[in-house]
Amino acid sequence: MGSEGVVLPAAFFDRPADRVARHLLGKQLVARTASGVVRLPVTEVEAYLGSHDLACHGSRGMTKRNATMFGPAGSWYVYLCYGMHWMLNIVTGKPGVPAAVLLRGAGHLTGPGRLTKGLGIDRTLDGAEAVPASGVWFEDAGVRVPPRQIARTPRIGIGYAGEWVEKPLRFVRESASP
DNA sequence: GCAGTGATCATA
DNA sequence: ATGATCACTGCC
Repeated sequence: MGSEGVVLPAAFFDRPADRVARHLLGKQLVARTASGVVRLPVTEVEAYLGSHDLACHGSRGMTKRNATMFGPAGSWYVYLCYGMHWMLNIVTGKPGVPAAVLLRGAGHLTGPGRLTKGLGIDRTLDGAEAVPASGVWFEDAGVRVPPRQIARTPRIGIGYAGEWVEKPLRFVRESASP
C-alpha cells in the first residue's frame, strides 16, 4: 500500500549512520519501476560508521568502487557483491567521511540482493541523489516505530571486521507483540 | 551445507 | 597480469 508522504531531505541523512539507520525504520522506500511507483516500508538496515569501522568499505581508503561513500549525505552508494547482487546504501554524514546505511529489507522484499532485484536497481543509480528525479527516494508517511519494536543485532556477513563484528549496528523492525 | 558469479583491488 | 576476496542467494 502506501500513500504519498513527505520526501526526506538530504539533511535527514547528515547525522551518524547508526542514528540514520534507526530512524529509517518505518519510512517508505519509494522507487519508480517499470510497473509504476512502489512504496515499501523499511524493515531492516545496517549502519557503516566511517573509516574507523573495520566492516566499512571506506576503512581501507577511497577506491573507485567506494568513492560515492565519501560524498555528501543523501546520495546512493550501489555496488555489486558476489558477482550478482546489487547492494543499495544511502550515504550519511559529512563529505569526506565514508559512512552509509545498507538497506536489507523493505515491505515484502527481504535480503539486500532481493531488494534491489525487486526494484530494478543497479549501478546506474550509484552516486545519484535520493530524490524523485533519480527514481529512488524516501518518504515519511508519519509512522512512528516505537523502540520496543526495534531489535538490534550484529551486522551480517562481515566476519573479517575484527572487534567490529559484534557491534549491534543492524536494526530490524519486528511486528508488534500482544 | 556449499557452489555460483564476476567486478574489484592488492600484489607483482 | 594474476589471484583472493566478497555487506548474498538458492539449491543440495
